[in-house]
Amino acid sequence: MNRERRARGHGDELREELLDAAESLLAERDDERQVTIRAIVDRVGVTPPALYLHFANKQELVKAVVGRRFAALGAAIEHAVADPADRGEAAAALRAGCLAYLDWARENPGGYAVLFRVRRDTQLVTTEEVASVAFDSLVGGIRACQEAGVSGVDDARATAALVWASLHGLATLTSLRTQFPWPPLETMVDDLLHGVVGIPSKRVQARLGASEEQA
Amino acid sequence: MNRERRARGHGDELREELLDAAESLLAERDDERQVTIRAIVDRVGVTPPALYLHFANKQELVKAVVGRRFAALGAAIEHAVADPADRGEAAAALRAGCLAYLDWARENPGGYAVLFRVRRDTQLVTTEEVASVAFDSLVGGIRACQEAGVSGVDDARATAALVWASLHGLATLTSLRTQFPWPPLETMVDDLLHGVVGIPSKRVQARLGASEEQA
DNA sequence: ACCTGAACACCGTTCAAGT
DNA sequence: ACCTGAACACCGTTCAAGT
Repeated sequence: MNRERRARGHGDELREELLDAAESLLAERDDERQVTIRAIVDRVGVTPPALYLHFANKQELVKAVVGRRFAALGAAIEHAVADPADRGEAAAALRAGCLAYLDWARENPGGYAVLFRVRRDTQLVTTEEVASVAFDSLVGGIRACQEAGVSGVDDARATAALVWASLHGLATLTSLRTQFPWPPLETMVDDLLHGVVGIPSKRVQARLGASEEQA
Repeated sequence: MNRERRARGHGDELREELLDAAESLLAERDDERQVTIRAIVDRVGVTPPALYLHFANKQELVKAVVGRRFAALGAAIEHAVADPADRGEAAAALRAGCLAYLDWARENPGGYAVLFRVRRDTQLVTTEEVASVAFDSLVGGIRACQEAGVSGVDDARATAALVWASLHGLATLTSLRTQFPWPPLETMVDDLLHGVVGIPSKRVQARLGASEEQA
């Protein structure tokens, strides 16, 4: 079968093209099984064996995509956190970072899922490392709250672990069970950070104010 | 090829045998892709088409297994909750239920993962229903804490949603990233229920006691 | 050096045929 | 009524061969 668009460049830009194709395919049909090697190479206009010149197997290809997405996640968090942190508002920065995490997960359901669907045993140091970037920024956000005196937590890393797990659960469950009557994400993040990290919650303060007025 | 063990009974016990085989295969190799139709029927001693007499396709088979596991999860929670609830200790019952959820997830990593790996669009009412059984018992546990006066939360359902998401995140992340230095599950559940639901935490109380002694 | 054509062993699923 | 044998269209992957 003759391909309409033959491979043009003899550089290793093919590698990037394959990653682009895999990433966009993953975004469209967010089932990992639908993202087949033949679909990827078809989109680029090349035959299956050409892919194996750049990736050892499908898993390596997926891992490269995961690496890209983690980098994008890190950038999104950094961007969201920057402004409030510059103004010295540690709690607002932490909150913004958490919401950025959830927003990003919601906008890339297939991409987010694949980040953690990687098999246990074949998990790579690479993935661990990029994951820890997002985690470290969470630890940093909590430490900043401690230093600003708005968090009464003692172990920032242990608290960050719990917050991360909760965020991860929110990210996966809300995108997976869309029928469920979820409260707004902002509310849940607010309640979580208030309860677990101990930062002041505008929502709780507003409720207390209202009940005092009633009394 | 002659099968060693030919199909014996002409009942629909074959259906149960297939479910058993699929469930045990899922427990051994906890990758859903490894649980192939041919592996399942091989274990039972039957040919692939025989499976389609009892299940429309592989997804229906997986869904039936999911239903079984959810039932087992519900039973585990009920059992863990029963004793403390009988003694009127609402907070202890809630805590026991959450820990039972996490224990069960840890003991059945493949089984737990498959519960939520079901595709968004093909998700069935059945799965939603059995899932809501576990969720309703969480709502009930929180309501009991409200009535016992050990929780200052106003909306039990909204709180339960956040707790459920957090538990789900803990269940998946701790089993997926085993290298990560997780705090003990008991500690995290304690912190979560203390912070989000507002029930008293033995750990926090102990820490406060210790710091008072130091002062 | 980079890519293709053709094949391999697998997969889920179907269908005619056997008892 | 229940199961098998053989085939279908797919999949990931490999290998010899082309330029």
